[in-house]
Amino acid sequence: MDPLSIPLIPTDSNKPSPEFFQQFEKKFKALADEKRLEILYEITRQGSVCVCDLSETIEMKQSKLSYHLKILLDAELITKETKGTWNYYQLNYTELNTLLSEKLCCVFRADDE
Amino acid sequence: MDPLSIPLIPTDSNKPSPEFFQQFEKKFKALADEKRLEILYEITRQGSVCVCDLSETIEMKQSKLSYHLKILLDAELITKETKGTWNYYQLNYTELNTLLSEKLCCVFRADDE
DNA sequence: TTTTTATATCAAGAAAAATTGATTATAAGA
DNA sequence: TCTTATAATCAATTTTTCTTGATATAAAAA
Repeated sequence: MDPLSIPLIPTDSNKPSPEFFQQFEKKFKALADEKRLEILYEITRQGSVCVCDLSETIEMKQSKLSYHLKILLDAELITKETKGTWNYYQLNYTELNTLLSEKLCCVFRADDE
Repeated sequence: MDPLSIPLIPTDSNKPSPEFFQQFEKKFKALADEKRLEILYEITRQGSVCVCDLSETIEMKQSKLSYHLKILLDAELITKETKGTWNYYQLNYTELNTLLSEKLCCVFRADDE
């Protein structure tokens, strides 16, 4: 869901609605953590990773990793795919590319394939 | 200062240094607040504003406004110019455009003039 | 079917960030 | 000089977020 597709409800002097700002707040909050940026970096690099892969690259215990992945997932910056016992995470290209500059390409975002 | 100019210190397997991620954490944290996004939106719209202007557009008491402006300033997303008793704030175009997508133009970022 | 592996979730405590009202500093005006 | 206006900062409190270890769930393997 494209965050910019949220209608700019004309309240006072055409200012966007509180919901408009809240949507972005949620997404930037998800990005606003060193550890989550590192996770995003790894997903950008590796393409599709499971929690077990990540816990090898990133020094972090499993429950913590799951906690941070959930925040990225809830902000719709990444997506999840379950295969048996494994959960694979990948970038949500559309969302990240709507949000982030092309200059951040290949660090925290990538072009869709 | 361009955040991407921070050297990607090759630690383990060329992964960027903790400092690299921390810089972005700080900038995204500054963006990760509904009220600060509203402030940024107003500065984007109005170009250069003083605290007194903002407290008319945004319902927020003066000390709170100063607090949030300082966070945006410390993250180098905006700049400050003092003229007499007034402090005028404006966008740091370079920084915002390095960080944010062109799709966010005219909401939270703008092209330099 | 029992065990192991992968991962999510929960509850409690710790840490960080936000809010508030008061105070301070400084410049401009009377 | 005395007063007013602009805006930063401080200390105390509240709120939010993060971390941790334990537990739950569900699939795969033995």
